[in-house]
Amino acid sequence: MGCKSSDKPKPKHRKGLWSPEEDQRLRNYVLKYGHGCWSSVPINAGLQRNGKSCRLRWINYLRPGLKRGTFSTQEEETILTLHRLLGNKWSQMAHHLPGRTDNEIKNYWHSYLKKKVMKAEGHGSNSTTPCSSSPNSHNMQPLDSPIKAGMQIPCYESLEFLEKVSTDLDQSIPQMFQSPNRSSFPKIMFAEWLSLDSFATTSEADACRGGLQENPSFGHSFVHGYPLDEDPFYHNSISEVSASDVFMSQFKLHDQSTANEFIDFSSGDDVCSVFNMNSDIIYI
DNA sequence: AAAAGAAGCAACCGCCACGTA
DNA sequence: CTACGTGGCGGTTGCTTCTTT
Repeated sequence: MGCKSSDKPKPKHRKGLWSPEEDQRLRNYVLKYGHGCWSSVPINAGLQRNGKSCRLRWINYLRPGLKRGTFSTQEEETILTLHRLLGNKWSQMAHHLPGRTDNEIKNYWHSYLKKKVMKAEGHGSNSTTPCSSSPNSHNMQPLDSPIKAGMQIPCYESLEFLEKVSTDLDQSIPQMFQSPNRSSFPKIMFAEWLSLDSFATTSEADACRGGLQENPSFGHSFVHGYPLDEDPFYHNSISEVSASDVFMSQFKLHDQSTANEFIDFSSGDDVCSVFNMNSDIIYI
């Protein structure tokens, strides 16, 4: 791309975990101006990171519409099936799991699903397998496979399935916030200070402990990884809109593969104007 | 209560594809 | 055509947290 970031000399880039301040800077910047050329984002946002790091942080953590927490059984089955069809194409899988990132899916696979599959394989069966091919990622994509050749999955059964799971998941997204099951809540990790801060100072902490059914705003803020109170984005306009509307619209917008199906901006044109960003954030 | 091991997760690294000069 | 910059992706690492002993 003809994107001249900056002239040399190259600055020393920070590494490691992102601080709350860095997150804030990146989030504010991208929400305001969009990312455009990632290599220029850290410069303009006043971050000592490289563009790649910013991009990754945004995509995996700060991007609106992210759905964090335990994978549902439906999502799990989707991943298993997609893995059978696609192999280790995590980003493609992520397109069919709204609110999930490729990194998240990949981690989930390596830490849990892979073992589960291997165990099932060891017993010589896998009841959830619609196709009978091996789940082994290394041998499931022969050189002459359609995927390698840059084609869409030709199997109609597969396509139907993908459409189905995509639709199903889209409908099921808010369910994680309705589940009384504690295990379905996102686990608070060391890096989730933003949300924690907000819980600690508001009644939302109670919602966290007791369930989210009666506190949609909490679910909303949690999904975004930051509290409503702190974010100018919400102060400016989203707070004017029904939380659930925005919640839904963001998930609808998130999935590139199904973006065409969701042109209904029920939450109003605010969403377009407020989200002054491009490519993978808003698909219009 | 403390230590060791396992699991979960965020982020880095290296490679590749693509666009531009 | 070549070199370079950038975005994107998958593999891997290493830190943090949880669980077990």
